[in-house]
Amino acid sequence: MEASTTTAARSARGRRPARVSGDERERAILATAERLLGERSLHEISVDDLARGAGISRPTFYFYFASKEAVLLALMDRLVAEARSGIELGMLARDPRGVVRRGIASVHDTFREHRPVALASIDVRAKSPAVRELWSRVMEGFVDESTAAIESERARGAAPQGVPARDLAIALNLMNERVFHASLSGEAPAIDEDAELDALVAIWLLAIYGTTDPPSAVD
Amino acid sequence: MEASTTTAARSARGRRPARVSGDERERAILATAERLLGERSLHEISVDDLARGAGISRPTFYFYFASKEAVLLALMDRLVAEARSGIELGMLARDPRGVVRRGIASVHDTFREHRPVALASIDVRAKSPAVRELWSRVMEGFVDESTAAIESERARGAAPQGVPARDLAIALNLMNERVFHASLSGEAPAIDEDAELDALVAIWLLAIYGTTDPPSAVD
DNA sequence: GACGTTGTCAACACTCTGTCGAGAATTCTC
DNA sequence: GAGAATTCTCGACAGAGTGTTGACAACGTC
Repeated sequence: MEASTTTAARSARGRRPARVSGDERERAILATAERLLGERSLHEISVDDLARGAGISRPTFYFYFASKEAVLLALMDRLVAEARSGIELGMLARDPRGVVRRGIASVHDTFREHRPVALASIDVRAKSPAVRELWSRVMEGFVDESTAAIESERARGAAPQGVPARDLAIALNLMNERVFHASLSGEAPAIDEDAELDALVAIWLLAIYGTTDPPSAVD
Repeated sequence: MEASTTTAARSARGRRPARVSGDERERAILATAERLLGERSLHEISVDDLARGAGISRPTFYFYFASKEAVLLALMDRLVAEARSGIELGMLARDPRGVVRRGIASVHDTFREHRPVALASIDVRAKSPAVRELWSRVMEGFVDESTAAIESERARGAAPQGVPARDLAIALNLMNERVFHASLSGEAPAIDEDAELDALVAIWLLAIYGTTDPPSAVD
């Protein structure tokens, strides 16, 4: 796979480099990691597997990445960028139900699309401080946005006071993460993929508004 | 396959304790593991650490446990037994708010009391199928009870229809697990220990009843 | 006082990680 | 286009862990 031969757009001299370029090697490692993560956990993948998959020796692997966790981190960067993109909680008042649904669906879809990476990111958190920190930052971002949205809905009178907005936001976001992880990993008590979205949206709306049919702003 | 799989190399009771009995050694290993888990993760604890802590050599450790995961499994047995004991969802109709609160508080307290074990149990899930399965069974138990309670409240007319009871139960229980884990591990977005209970109880009540002040049965 | 059971450990075989240093390939500089 | 600088590559090493083997000691039992 990633048979290397073509299209580096590298040499204008028409001479094919006898050696594959560094960028290509790096990409090959990333691709190998993603492929292998679809089959087994990072814990069951050795640096040697990654190196061989990319057509290099183990020591050479270390020229590109400090560890296999570093590879996952690089893979996570992409995932994170994509997951963020679907959130637009600023518009919450306009169509609460729709905005909540689309926001949750966006993360849901992104995770589904990159299942191996999403799963590994969560699983490796326990072992790798760097992964833990990156994930932490991402969750923090989601929580901040959710908190602001809840507060604004309360200010507008559409949502009742109650649990501190930030606590509510944390619990709901952590719930999503855990529910996604459960269904993605196929573990024991998990919600069916098709029902997942409905359940999460309903809980968010009930927890924030006290009803699954909150009033939209009549501008 | 549900009998004590935890102590791999153990055999029949009835043996009279000798000088330094096997049971004592086993307890010493367990105690060492619990102590060490208060300082670092299972991943950072070697079998040698466990053996030395219990005053035996590494090979001897394997006489008592098949691996360090097996030690955690034994520790989990206690935790699980205790966590289960505080739940009495059968009485939900009598005092919804109080029962939910006491149920969540019970698990919360148990986890706090055995923080190292609770934390390790969740963290090691990713690596150890046996731990994953045990945890799975426990969650399944919580979910079954919650589902039955929700359905009974709906039948009684105290809780509205909506999301399938089981899906609701799964999401809420997974939320609790994740929120507890976050605050226990001191990770980034987490609810303050003192506010945790209020937040979770409120979300449970809102998700099930649509209000934080559900009606109790007026027998 | 032999006998099986329980308990013990030195030594071994193995897997995996991460590093070092010597050198090959490619690009830069004049 | 020769040499220097940079980028890349890997054989060989040093360690940390894991789990197993086989010999052997202590003890209760008959």
